[in-house]
Amino acid sequence: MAVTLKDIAQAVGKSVSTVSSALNDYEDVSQETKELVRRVAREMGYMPNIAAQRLRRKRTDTLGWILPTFGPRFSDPFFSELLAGIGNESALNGFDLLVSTHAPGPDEDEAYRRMVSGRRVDGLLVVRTRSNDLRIAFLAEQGFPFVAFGRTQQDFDFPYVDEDGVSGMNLVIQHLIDLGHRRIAFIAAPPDLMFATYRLAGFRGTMERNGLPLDESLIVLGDLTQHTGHQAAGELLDRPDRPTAIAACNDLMALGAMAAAQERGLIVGQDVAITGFDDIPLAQHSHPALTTLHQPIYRIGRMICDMLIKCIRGESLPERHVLLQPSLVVRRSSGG
Amino acid sequence: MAVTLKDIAQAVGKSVSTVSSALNDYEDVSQETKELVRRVAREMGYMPNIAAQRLRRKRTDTLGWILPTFGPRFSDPFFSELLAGIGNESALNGFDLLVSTHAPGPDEDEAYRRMVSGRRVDGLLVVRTRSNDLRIAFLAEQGFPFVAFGRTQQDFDFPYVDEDGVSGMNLVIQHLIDLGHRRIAFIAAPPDLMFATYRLAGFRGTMERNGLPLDESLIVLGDLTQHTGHQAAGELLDRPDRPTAIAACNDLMALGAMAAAQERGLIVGQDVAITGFDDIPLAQHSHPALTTLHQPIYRIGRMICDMLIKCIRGESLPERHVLLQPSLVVRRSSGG
DNA sequence: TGCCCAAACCGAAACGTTTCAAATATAACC
DNA sequence: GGTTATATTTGAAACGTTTCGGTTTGGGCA
Repeated sequence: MAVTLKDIAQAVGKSVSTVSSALNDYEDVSQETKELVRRVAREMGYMPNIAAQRLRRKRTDTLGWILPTFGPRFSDPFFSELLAGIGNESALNGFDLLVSTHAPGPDEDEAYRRMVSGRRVDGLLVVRTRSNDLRIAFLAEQGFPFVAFGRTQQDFDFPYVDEDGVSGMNLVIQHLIDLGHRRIAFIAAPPDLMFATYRLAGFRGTMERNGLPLDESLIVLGDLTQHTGHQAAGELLDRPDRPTAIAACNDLMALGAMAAAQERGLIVGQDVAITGFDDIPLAQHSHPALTTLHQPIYRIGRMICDMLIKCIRGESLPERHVLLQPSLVVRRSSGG
Repeated sequence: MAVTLKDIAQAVGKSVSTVSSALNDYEDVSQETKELVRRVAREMGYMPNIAAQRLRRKRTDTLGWILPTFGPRFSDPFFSELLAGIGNESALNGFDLLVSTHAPGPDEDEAYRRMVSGRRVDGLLVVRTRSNDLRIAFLAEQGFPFVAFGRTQQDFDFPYVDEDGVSGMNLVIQHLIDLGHRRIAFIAAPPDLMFATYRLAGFRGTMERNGLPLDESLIVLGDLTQHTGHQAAGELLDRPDRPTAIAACNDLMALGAMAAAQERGLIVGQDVAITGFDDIPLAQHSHPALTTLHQPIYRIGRMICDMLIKCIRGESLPERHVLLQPSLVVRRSSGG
């Protein structure tokens, strides 16, 4: 049987409440009692029963994260790095992390409801926001603490961290234009995803600002996986009037696009320029290495986690809305 | 305030215990009462307080998984796919998943102790087992339910799923030999990792069985990331007597190795053959596509999760030890 | 009418904490 | 020695369930 406060109380000959107070370092317990209690607790291998603590304290010291998984072969290095950041930061603050997986869709809010109403967690992390995001609407209406990675178009004020996709895409498209490219294709992502919208807007804006014609047929849609990047780039490159550069909405699709180009005997960075967005570790070690926009993924994980914990604790946030500027990392794939 | 059993009891004019029994579908509650209670509960938006349930029931309906993270830029597509499998299977069974991150090392058992002694979870998942694995020793000694992905050299009997690394590596090395390769290099992984040991043993065994000399200097050590795969392959390929084929212990290192070869102007699959192990989605879409050994990662996630839940429920396992046979996927990188 | 039985329901204890008002011990002062 | 103030300690309630022994209700039967 596990050792409880009662057992310790018996062992030291004090009451349960004194033992509890001693372990929680309350003021009104004498120093020697505290030391005695703590020593005995350690010796007996005491570990508080967290279910009881949670029931009494009315908080769980647990954060929730529902991963949007697309299909069974969900394999995105972006998320594992984010998870590392979130996991480490929450552990540092003594919070547990409850992870759940759910495909985006109509019954998604059920997973959120379960977390919120069952009081499983004190706050939630929301990632990959959508323009009209039901999850955010739900949480905001409930007044439940949450922090998002990404913005939305809805009229809710909530704390978030986001990267500036518009100016990020500006940087890389301008880079391509400066290298002399005129026919630049874009592998877009589902437009309900907020970051996809921003990145596409960045692409359009930069083309326009440079007075370049925008051939809509050069904008093709992918789903963020290498697979569709591969397909999309294949279609683009098989056209008689093929583009000289392809900017992908994320690194994974860019890597797929590179493979498609290479299968066609094209030398990436020479015959065709290809760029990504995110700077996942793979980008650095592909061949040729991928020109992309760097985001501090691990640090973002820690940031949103830290912000959420501050919210839960009722502390004020120094910055409620953080917009990070991605930095351009020029590597060989753009021929720069 | 959240609605409790008491509120429902008041609303339907019955006692708390009757309401509880009704919601748990006990025998001695009349059908009409059950229906009434359930309807009212739904209408009032009742959600059980899980902290109270856990305290009373003495179980958490939660599984724990401590991810071994190596450094902040932890980014392994293998794990995100495993997570998808584990997450989906546990959700299907009504279990929560508590994820924690911890670098492998001496204070790792503290994370396990926290989960176990704090009664945070009913069972644990252990992945990436080591030959002398303190985590497994700890859990086995505590008699705490757990299922491992991977075996160990210790003398404990515990349920596990593993892939047969020896015969997997046999397949791919034999494949290379059949293609005429004689000087085959191997990018190994830290030998304390069980799967690394098996895969290396598979390499050695196949070379020996084919009567090929084993040049120990052709076995170099990596840490499973593309980065070290890249480095290791670089060293190998810069030797005057460079190998004609490189087998990597995992896909990520193989991808790094491919980049190293390509940087040196070598055509992978022609000038040098390169193979991996795991068949992560990236393997299919690299250029050239990577010859590797397929493992059903998602399914493995579901399997270990399902086994763990059975253990917790006290059900017997149809198979306590599962050894999966990886299948060879020949693609272009081996020139096959 | 009286008795028995099953079905349906209920009260109270228990799970292991935390918290707060109240009680006790200790010290300080006149 | 009595009074007051302060430092410790304590008992009991509370958190929201589940569970179990016990009570009520009403019907069937002699």
